[in-house]
Amino acid sequence: MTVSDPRLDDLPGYSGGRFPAACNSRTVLDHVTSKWGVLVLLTLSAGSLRWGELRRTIEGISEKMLAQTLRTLEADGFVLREAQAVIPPRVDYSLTERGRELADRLIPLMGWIADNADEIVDGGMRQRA
Amino acid sequence: MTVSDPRLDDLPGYSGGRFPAACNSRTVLDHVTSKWGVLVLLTLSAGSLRWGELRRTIEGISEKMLAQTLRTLEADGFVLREAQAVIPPRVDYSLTERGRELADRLIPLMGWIADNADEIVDGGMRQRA
DNA sequence: CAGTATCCCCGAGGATACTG
DNA sequence: CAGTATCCTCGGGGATACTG
Repeated sequence: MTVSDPRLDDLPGYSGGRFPAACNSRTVLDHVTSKWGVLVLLTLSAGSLRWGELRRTIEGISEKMLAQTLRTLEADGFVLREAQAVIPPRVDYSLTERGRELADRLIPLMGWIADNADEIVDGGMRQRA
Repeated sequence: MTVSDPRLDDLPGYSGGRFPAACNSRTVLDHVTSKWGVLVLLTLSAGSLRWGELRRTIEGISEKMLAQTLRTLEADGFVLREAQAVIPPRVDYSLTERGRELADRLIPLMGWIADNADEIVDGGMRQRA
């Protein structure tokens, strides 16, 4: 038995009376909201950046996770990787058109979070104290 | 040394030439983009729901993770928990005003993902084949 | 019905070393 | 510079049993 509240039916990703466990929406959502996905996409929304720039800009990310996140986002068609055959190597990362569309939805979200984060976290602190 | 690209300075959450590892924005972002955070918030955006309804609607979530996610979101002030002293117990969960503001940014994101997920995932399949 | 309490595992993710 | 390769840890998260 599933919830039959008609209001739910309007939700994106909602289908067949629930949020299905195995579906493409959930897969993409997991990629985007992976530990570093949002930050990488957000950073690239400012324009093309090199590997080392990304690494330094996103504080705390390891080389392994940067590589892994970039590969996933590239496979999903969000990120474009452009390697130049020079020495020392130079690789530039940027958003594809699809990536930009996604980032357009991420920026308002992150903007709101950045605006409200202090009150949210401090409020929790005050409650616990 | 940090990236000095002036375009980055406009990004929400960006500060002091980077996305700082320890900051309130990152904490809240992690809560929201936790494995089940987005789905719980999205589900509640349709209106007040009971524990069991949430559990059935969000397919695949365990009792432990539902409880944990709800507690975190409640502590952040996104979710309101209303318990009625009846037998059998009845507890309703809904979004606070703050939670609704957040959900307003989540819905366009999830909407875009739901609209494009098939192409994104199938495109990756085709590439790999 | 709405949760807690407990146990346990696996894999996300970090640290380090190495390479073209 | 831009990665890979390898090893290892830790805690996210699931399964199950139990309770007011």
